[in-house]
Amino acid sequence: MCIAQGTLNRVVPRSGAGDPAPEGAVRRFAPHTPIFFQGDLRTHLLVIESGWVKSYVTLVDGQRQIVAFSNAGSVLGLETDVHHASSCEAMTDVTARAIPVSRLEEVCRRDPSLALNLLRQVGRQLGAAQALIASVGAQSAEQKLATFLISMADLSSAAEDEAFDLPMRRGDVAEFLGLRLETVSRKLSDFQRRGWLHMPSLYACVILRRDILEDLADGADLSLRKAS
Amino acid sequence: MCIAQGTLNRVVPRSGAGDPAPEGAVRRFAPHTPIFFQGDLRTHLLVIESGWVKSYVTLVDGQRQIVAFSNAGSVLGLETDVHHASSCEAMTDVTARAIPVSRLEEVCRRDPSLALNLLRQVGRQLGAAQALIASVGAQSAEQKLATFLISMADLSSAAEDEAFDLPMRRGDVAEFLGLRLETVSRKLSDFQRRGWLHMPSLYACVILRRDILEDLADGADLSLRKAS
DNA sequence: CGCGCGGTTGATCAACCTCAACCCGCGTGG
DNA sequence: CCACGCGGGTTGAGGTTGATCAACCGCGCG
Repeated sequence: MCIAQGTLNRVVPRSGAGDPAPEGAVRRFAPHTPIFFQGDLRTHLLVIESGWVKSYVTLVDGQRQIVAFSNAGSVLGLETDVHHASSCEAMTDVTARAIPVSRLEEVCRRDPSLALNLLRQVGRQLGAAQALIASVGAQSAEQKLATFLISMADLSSAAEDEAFDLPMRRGDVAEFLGLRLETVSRKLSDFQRRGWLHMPSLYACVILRRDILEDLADGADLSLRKAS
Repeated sequence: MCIAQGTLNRVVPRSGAGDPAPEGAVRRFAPHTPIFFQGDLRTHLLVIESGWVKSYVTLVDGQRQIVAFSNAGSVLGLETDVHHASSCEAMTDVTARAIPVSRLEEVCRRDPSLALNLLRQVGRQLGAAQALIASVGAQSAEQKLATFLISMADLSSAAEDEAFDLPMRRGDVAEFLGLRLETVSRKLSDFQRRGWLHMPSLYACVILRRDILEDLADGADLSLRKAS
């Protein structure tokens, strides 16, 4: 695999040192509620404990680009100084721990392993961001979708050939991959028509031919490949 | 500006605490020499002290995507665990300090301000990566180029209406922005023809109409705007 | 002199976008 | 109960942007 670690933020396995963020108050967010907006003062870091969050940037001409889908373990708010550079919104029920930035330095000095955990986690997020750059910048629509679906499948705990969750709308996928939602819809239909995929509902997905999707993500030209 | 902090990694101002990486041996690299390759074991972190570095990912089908241009202050090697997820190459003469990953934990525990500096720096790099995602995913070719030129100009120490350095080839710009080099060449010619830009040499650039380039980067439709 | 590298320019083409119609499920209110 | 609107999704026709392929330029160098 070229895009070595996938385009999505992932859980960092619990280290022996324990919870990466024992500090801070727990906050809860309902689906589709904003967590903060681009331009807001950055008062807290948020360490996600459960649920899915999307982070996005909106250009002044109204175009939006999702820069990350994040789940448990990811840290929100490290990518900037005083104002948030992106907006964040809960996609599912979300719980997160808040660390006031005013106390970040103190807390890290007192507990160096927290600092190390944050560092490892944000490093991971940087890796995911770079993988997304590669996907968005260098892949075709079909390749992007294949890469994305494989990432989502790997991330989920569902077994091979079991349905996994796609907790985002078509438009979100499009804004994540730098496509239009019509293109996403079309290509998903194509994949199903060709028998590589089955979507029992709008937000659930089974990969039937992972081999083919992987070849596609890696750049094989499957234009001649027949259905099923 | 929407892409708040630009698409490029920037120098972090020296904090009172002093050099972000007083540890480690200095290493030097000549222009166009590789620093490490995608897949290599990650033995060291590198903190750039001077010069420009490009980090890129190559897909198995040979496509390449530059994921970052980095200069002094940036940290290389935090975005992954055991193997490097991208390749790095010196674009100019480069000096950098190497921190063995085996000693990272120990060093950070002994010197929490180093950990905090690394954290702030990698956060910045994450911000730059997200800005690049937004540019590559949501902007047209002209917008990408305008955004890029403004970022480079801001980054350089050159005064307004003075020439600044473009230390990369056309093809590098293209691989950074997710375009083909022909497109970059064409659009740069367009910009000059229209009088927004002057390039005294292949690797130097003067912005003549920053206002227009900014409007363009922000999504204004200048298709009707006449030359000069 | 000839060659290779980096860049520019032109002609053609296709991937993806745009705009629009339409479907379906659902909640609301007459 | 049904009509209606709305949000989200799918599908189709046609247009545009940027990719592709190819020729050509200028320069440095063996």
